Amino acid sequence: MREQQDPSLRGQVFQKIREGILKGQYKEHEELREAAIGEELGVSRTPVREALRQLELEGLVEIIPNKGAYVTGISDKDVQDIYAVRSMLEGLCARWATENITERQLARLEEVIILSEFYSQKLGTDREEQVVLLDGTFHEILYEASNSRILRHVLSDFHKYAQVARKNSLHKNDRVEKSIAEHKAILQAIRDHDADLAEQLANEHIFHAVKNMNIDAG
Amino acid sequence: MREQQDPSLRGQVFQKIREGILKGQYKEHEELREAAIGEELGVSRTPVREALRQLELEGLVEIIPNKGAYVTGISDKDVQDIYAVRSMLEGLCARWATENITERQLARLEEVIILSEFYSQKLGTDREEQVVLLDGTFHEILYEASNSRILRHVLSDFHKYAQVARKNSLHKNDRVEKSIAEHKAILQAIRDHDADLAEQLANEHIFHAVKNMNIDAG
DNA sequence: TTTCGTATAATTGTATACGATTATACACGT
DNA sequence: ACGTGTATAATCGTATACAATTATACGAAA
Repeated sequence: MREQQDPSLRGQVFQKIREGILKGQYKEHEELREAAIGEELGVSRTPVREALRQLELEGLVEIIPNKGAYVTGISDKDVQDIYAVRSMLEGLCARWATENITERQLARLEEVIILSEFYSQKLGTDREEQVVLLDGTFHEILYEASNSRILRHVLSDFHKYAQVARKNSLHKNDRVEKSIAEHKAILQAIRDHDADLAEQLANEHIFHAVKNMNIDAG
Repeated sequence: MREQQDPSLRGQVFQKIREGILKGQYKEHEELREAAIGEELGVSRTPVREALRQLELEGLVEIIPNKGAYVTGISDKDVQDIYAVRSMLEGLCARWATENITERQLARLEEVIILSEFYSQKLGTDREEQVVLLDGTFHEILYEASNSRILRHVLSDFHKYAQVARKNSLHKNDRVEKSIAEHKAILQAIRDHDADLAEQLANEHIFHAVKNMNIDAG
């Protein structure tokens, strides 16, 4: 999340390698040599090392001491698991958000929904990209509203993981419209201070997302 | 988890700083200067830098680019939140473990329980330490048995966090005995292939732990 | 006195150099 | 031919050197 705007070389290298893994450029079990990557990106080994170690903590890379760094790869089962866990946590997040959300955050959520509807009706190449971005924003606001540093931390982590899955099976059919409708329902439940409903809806929201993926995959 | 046996300087420094934060040696918002720490531990800045960046990913340190590394600290609310999230995930873990556990893992769980009972009846300074260690082992086996790399990853992360809380309010009253009894109940539910019950028990197990903490704190 | 700007110092970011560890190749003996 | 041991090369781990950035001190002007 923060790395997006990290101007340091380490941050840039981190992004590059990450992208490379997610896009399949670096394949599973492939060895990532510090010197080679550094040379390719025109930087020294130092920022590469630091980037690799951060990627390890994110689970995208496995580092064997004194041996090397290897691409971990994410299986279909991993993706399923990610969504199962996220489903629970997003539910909990919605519950806490219901109890702690501010007027300002409510307004921002509404804004995001309105913008989502606008972009979803537009055509063009940036349509999907915009909607995905707004989807991310919607959830980020909820994370913030939960008022829990911890929950926000772990959900942001998963959000990163989830990007992998998104790249693959993204917004087919009328999933976009349905997703927005679900966002609206969640927002309404939060407005009504109905924590139970908000939790359930957020739960199902993620569940539907993964279900949609299954259809694509199968 | 792995860092425990990482013989590299980076791993050692990581441990040292981590311990320093958890024990309150480094206080909240305190600046962690690379050179100072390196000098204190008799190493250069390089491993210190890498350790600090790993600690950032764990949430114990905040790094502001070109400024410095600062101790994040964990509030009482954070601890509460950690246990709330862990409670859910341990429940999910127990459910999946019920579906995937092997005979070997079942046997190991039983071993751990027997050993726990043995040490809990002993007196001495290492009593608590041993029991805590075995508690960790019990849960680690469950994480493994869940057969989910993802769940294991996130739960291990939280386990690290949870250590903070343990240092403070640990095993008062008869919590040790009750905890072991709960472990036994979870194991039995898994043996019976009763995923619902296993999930519920694991859930409550964490809930009881945090409840016990509250009593201590209040 | 306050405020601003500049010079200086301190600290982080990156590059490079060197030592330690591991992988590879090849010769040797069986 | 096969396995083993040693020498060589490749790679990682750490230390050090230098550049970039940020903090601090101090003085001049309002």
